[in-house]
Amino acid sequence: MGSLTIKDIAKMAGVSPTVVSFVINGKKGVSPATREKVLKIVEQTQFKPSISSRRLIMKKSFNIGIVMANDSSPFSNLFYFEIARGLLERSKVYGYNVIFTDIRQSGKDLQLPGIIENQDTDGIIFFQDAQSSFLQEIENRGIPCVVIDAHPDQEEFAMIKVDYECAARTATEFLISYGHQQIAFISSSFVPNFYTQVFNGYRQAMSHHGLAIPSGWIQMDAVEEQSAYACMERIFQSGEMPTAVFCATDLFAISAMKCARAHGMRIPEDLSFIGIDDILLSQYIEPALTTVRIDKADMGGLAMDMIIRRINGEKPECLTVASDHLIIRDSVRHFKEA
Amino acid sequence: MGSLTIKDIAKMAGVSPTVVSFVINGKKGVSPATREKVLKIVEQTQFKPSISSRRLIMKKSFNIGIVMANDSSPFSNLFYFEIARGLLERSKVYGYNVIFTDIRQSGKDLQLPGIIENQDTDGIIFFQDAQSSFLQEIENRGIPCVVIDAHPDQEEFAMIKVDYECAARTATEFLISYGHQQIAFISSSFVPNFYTQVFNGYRQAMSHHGLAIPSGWIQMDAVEEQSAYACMERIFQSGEMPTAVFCATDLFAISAMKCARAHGMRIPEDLSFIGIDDILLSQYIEPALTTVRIDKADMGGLAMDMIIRRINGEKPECLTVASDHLIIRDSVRHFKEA
DNA sequence: TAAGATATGCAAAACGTTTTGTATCAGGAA
DNA sequence: TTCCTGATACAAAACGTTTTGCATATCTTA
Repeated sequence: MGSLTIKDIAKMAGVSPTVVSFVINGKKGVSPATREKVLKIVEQTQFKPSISSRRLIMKKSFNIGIVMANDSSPFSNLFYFEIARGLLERSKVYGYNVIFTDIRQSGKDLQLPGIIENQDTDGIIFFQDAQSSFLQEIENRGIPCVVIDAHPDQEEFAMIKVDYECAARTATEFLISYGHQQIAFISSSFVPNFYTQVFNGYRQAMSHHGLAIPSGWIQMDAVEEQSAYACMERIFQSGEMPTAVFCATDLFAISAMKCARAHGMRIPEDLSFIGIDDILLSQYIEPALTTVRIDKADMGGLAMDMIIRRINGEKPECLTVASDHLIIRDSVRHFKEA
Repeated sequence: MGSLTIKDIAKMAGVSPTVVSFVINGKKGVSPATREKVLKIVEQTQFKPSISSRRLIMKKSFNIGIVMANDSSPFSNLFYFEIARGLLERSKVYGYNVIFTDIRQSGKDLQLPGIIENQDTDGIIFFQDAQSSFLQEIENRGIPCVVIDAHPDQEEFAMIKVDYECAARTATEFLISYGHQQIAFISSSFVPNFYTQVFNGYRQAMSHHGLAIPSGWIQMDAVEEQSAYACMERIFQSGEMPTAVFCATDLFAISAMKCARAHGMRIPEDLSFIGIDDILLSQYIEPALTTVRIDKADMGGLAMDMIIRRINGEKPECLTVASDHLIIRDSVRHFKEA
């Protein structure tokens, strides 16, 4: 209640508030003797300057806002919350608070989150693609943005990207290295650049090894789990059976596996599966899913670093994280061994 | 940048800042005519009062801190993740920010989170048990606390509790109703009150139906997944095989199922499993897990309501959420049917 | 009409910092 | 000495609200 103020400390130390402020913030212009004296009293009293006052006078909130779409499925959120963990960890280094919020769709256009309208954030990290106009509006207010896991239709903004083409190539190459030649493909075409990248990676690996892809094996209209199930169904109906299925996300793979099992297939003996992401879930299912890991916690830390740089006035930059880290579990049969 | 202030609005409306403040905050003492006039200008200019100023003058942060042990972060633990969602949702109603932080163990004693030392939070919600002395220290600073999913060794504080005894009874009764008589038990004894409750519920149901429990079927040293696996292993070695296993958490159940499968058991044909929690994962595994649902999002909302009440000066209260909601999936065999 | 009550409005203080501008003093160069 | 420079310290302004205390105008009641 009767909390100490900088004036109290000043009085105790027999100096002015200015000096105390300087000492606390490590600025120069105060003699070693007084510095020592003040420091001792600060130590004794456990004094911490009021952050509210600092916010007001410095016109900074010391908050970073995280905005995410509120319509995404629980598991895509889970993907993002792994990013959040890395982000939170790193935020402590900078002494910033992290505030989660989401975009509310009001009528036809988007509503700015409260923390932006209240000027309660120094920067925004987006967990998803955001409309360029929306980003621009926030940037126009002087609040820098960083977009995480974005797809490059908005080059002018600061972004943390994943090289999904590389991830897809890695996954496909792995299947081939295990002796697979008939490899089907399940993806979403919902996010244009994502699907282009993934498909390119897959196609490159296949053609590099001279492997054919019957058209029935290319299933691109998975949006959520149910549709990935349906994609797998269509592969069964295509007449030709693959020995492996490459799925653009782990969640797609998990659904497709369910379908395969419903058809009496054993995994991986009869049919192999590989995904991308390495979500928490993937190690728990049976068989545990082989996948290409996206280091989400790392992405979070990187995003934090980047938003701080932008707050400090640096230009937007674009970063791509590596995505070639195979996590080999039990869902892919090895033809060349045993 | 050159953001509008309440003085600007006052000037435009031809009134004093006081009036504008009154209008914005819906206080009485201003005539309908002026109110209308001011409101119009606020509307036109999209004016939002600076939250930093309000924080300073009102001595409130409009933040709620969430502290978790750093091993129970919602981002690593699915259970807490779901609570966090409910909490976030509800926080918007009250216009509070939610700030996640954790306890750092520095040396032998605990370090207060930064938001507390900086006086940057109006209340704290604890995920998981906290040391009473620690809670008391925070309360002493005038910051109210609410503990979520706590176990009643700290009755004097505000808490949201789960009736695990009821949940355990519900689960066990369900197994019995499906014709099971040999029911083993896997739990943790790590959190004393949790395990007491769960075990009591189990034992009550068993003895109520006159069912015996061989001592080899009571496995209480699961702490994490691996040890739940080991618990199951020990049940196999006990000589007598149960027809069903009741696990104190879904995660234990999932690990135990893995072990059972490694022993060539089919689930649920050869051995049935039931858990408590209904974490997201449980519906995705094969077979989908039958469990007793704890409504975690609801608990989050309740905790938010409670901390707001406490901030408004109300006395600590203790709330127990219902825990008898069976989610029947595919992991329990029905002996009495077909 | 007088006198009190009520409604409406404003000026100024307050919140606890950081920053700006100025004053004082010591030391060095001329 | 005198002048300049650099170091040290302080008083006061500033940040943008809410709150307090007071003034004026209007309404009621007798």
